Amino acid sequence: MPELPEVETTCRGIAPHCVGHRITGMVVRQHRLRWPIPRNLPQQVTGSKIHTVTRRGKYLLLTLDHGTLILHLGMSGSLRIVDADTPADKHDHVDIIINGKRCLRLHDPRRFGAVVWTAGAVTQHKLFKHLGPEPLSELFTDAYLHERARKRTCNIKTLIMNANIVVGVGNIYACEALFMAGIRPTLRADKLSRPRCARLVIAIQDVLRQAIKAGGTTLRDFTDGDGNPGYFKQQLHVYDREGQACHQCGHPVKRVITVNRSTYYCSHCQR
DNA sequence: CTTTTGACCTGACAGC
DNA sequence: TGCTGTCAGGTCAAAA
Repeated sequence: MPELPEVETTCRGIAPHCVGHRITGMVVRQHRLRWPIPRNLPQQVTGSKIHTVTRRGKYLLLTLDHGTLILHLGMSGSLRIVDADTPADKHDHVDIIINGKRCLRLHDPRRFGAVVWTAGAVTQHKLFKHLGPEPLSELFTDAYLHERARKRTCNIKTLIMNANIVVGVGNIYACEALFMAGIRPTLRADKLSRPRCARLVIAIQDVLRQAIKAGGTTLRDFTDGDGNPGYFKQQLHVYDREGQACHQCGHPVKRVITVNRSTYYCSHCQR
């Protein structure tokens, strides 16, 4: 479910309830997520203070006294702040109890999410070492994208969804950004001119910023830290709109499969 | 090295 | 009602 705007929305929602507070317990009801949660993790984190809550790509990072808790929401995950005595629902796999009275609760039906602990520097962690720049940072420029695309034969949509190139861009926002930039998703990456790279960088940044402003996109089940959906779905131009009229030209939106993912575009507006 | 494919899971929905 | 097949916001590891 969650791409960068949804993770950012979650991050902003939970941070005020976490930062500066102490973890007084952790309950793991289901250890089998993307990677098994270590049996001794609750004892590792209990008693620690939460110093910061930040986002890197689609990962959430909770820095504690002696290390960092890395959370990922996978396809169907969400995090909420609830009272500690709220009965757990189906798929409520992990609770991080805060000050004994509230808890940060991970809900994830498909279990593609993850809870990972690292005592070392996060930037050196296997999962983070090779990540590309944040798309909303000054490091993500037309020059950078053009350089990384220059020798690639994969299609441009696959390239911008590659976290080693740029983080946070998933299936929805890749489709939307390519529409906004007027670029066909199936175009070979090495065929993209420098000016078109510039358009694409701007489009990615615009769509992510607008989606963050709307609290993310709720297609099925995304909710923020307080349980509310995101409202960006109403602003989608192509994603999940197969056969419907293009908002710019009226031609029906097409759907094709690339690398096993549905890809939506307007064959008239995108070349 | 890059690119492609399979794998991991549950649930919703369409069609029979 | 209930079965089967398809699809879904991600991404890692192995194969090609």
